[in-house]
Amino acid sequence: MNPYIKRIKDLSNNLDPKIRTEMEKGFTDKVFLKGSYLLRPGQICTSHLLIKKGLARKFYQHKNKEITTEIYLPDDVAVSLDSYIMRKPANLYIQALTELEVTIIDYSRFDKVKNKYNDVMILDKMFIEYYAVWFEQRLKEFQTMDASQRYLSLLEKEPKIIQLLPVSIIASYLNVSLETLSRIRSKIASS
Amino acid sequence: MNPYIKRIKDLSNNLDPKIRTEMEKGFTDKVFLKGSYLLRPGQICTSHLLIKKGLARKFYQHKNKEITTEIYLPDDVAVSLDSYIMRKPANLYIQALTELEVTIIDYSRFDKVKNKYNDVMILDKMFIEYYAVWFEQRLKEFQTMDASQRYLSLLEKEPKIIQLLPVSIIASYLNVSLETLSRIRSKIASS
DNA sequence: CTAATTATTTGACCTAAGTCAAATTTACGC
DNA sequence: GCGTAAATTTGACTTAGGTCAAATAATTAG
Repeated sequence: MNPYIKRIKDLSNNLDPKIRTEMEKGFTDKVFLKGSYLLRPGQICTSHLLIKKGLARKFYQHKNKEITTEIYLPDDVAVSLDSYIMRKPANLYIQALTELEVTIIDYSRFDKVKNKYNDVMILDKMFIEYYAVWFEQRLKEFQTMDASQRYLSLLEKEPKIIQLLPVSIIASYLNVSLETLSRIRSKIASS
Repeated sequence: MNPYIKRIKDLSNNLDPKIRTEMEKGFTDKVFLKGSYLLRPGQICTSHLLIKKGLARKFYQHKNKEITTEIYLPDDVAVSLDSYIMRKPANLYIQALTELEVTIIDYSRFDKVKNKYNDVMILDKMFIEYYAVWFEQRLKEFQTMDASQRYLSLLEKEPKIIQLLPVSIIASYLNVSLETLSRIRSKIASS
C-alpha cells in the first residue's frame, strides 16, 4: 500500500473512538450486482464509496469509446471528485465489475463531523492531497511513457489489475486500443 | 477566473481581519531575476509561491527534453504539490520566465495558522481540491484530444499563455514537438 | 456436449506526430 | 544599421499506434 495512504489509514484507526463512532453513523453498507452503476452521468456524487469486496471502475464515454480512469480494488475509495467537490452533475460512470460490497460515506453527514473535529478534517484533506498527487503521477506517465512502458508500469505497480480484468478494460485504462495491448502482451511474452 | 478559485479568493478576503493579519505574518515578498529558479530538483518545497508580477513555469527534464507542467500568471500559486505534501525532494524546476515578484507563504507558519483556525484549513483544502480537479481535466485533455485540439483549447482557455510565451515552452506544455506546434499554427492561420 | 456468443489475437493498411536537417525570420549586442 | 545568435518555419522521412477485417480461442446457455 502507498505509504501516504497507510498513514491516512493509521490515523483513521487511531481516532478517538467517540469520533469514530460518530463518523460511522454516517456509513451505510450496500451491495451492487455485477454490471450495475453506482453513479451515472447527470447524477451528483454525494458520497464516497469505500470498496469492501469486489471490483469496480470509473469510466467516461468519448466518441463511442469508453475511457477507464480508475480501477477500484477492496479498500479503495470511489468518488467522482469533480462532481463531489463542485456539487455538479457527474459526467462519468462508476460501475461494479463483479458483485460488489461497499460502504457509503454520505457527504453531508461526513461534512458535519469534519467541521466538528479537526482531526477528521485533516484526514479528509490528506485523502485529497493523495488524490492530487496520484493524478499528477498518472499524467506524467502519459507524457513520458509509450504504450508498452505504461503497460509494464501497471504490471509492476498493480499486478492485480492485470490479473483480474479483461483486456478491453485494461486497454481503455492505459488509453490504447485493445489490439495494441494484445500485441504488446504477445511481444513481451515472446521475449 | 475559475469560479471555484474565485470562491476561494472571496472567502480568503472575508476572513476575520485578525486571522488574516496572523496569516500574513508568515508571508515574505521576494523578487527573482528572469531565468532564475525558485525551486530545483533535490530541494524540498517548503512554501507556496503566490505570483504577484511576471511569469513563471514548472517543468521537469525527461530524456534531455523539458516538459512544462504548469505556467503561472499573476495571482497563480506555484508549488510542487508532491514535494510539499510528501515532504520529499522535488524532481522538478520552478523557474522565473520574466523578472518576477512573489509572495512566499511558508509551510510551517501557515500550518500553525491552519490548525488554529478551521476557516484557514478549509481554504487550504479547497485549494488542493481545485488542484486535483485541474489535474483530472488536464489528464482528460491528453486522453481525448489530439495536438491541434489541445492547442485550440489552450488558446480559448488561456489566451495569455499563447500570447506571452515562446513556441518552445507552449509546445512543451502541450507535450508536442515545437515543429508540430509550428505546423499547427500555420495551418490554423491559413484556414 | 454443442452451438452461439463474446473475447482475444493476428494481419494489412493508414495517419498523427516525431526526428533530423536546412532555410528563414526575429531579436539583440555593439 | 550590421552581424550574430536564437527562434521559428518548412521539408523529407520514419514510426508508434490507430482502424478495419478476419481468424482463433474462450465462455456461456441450453
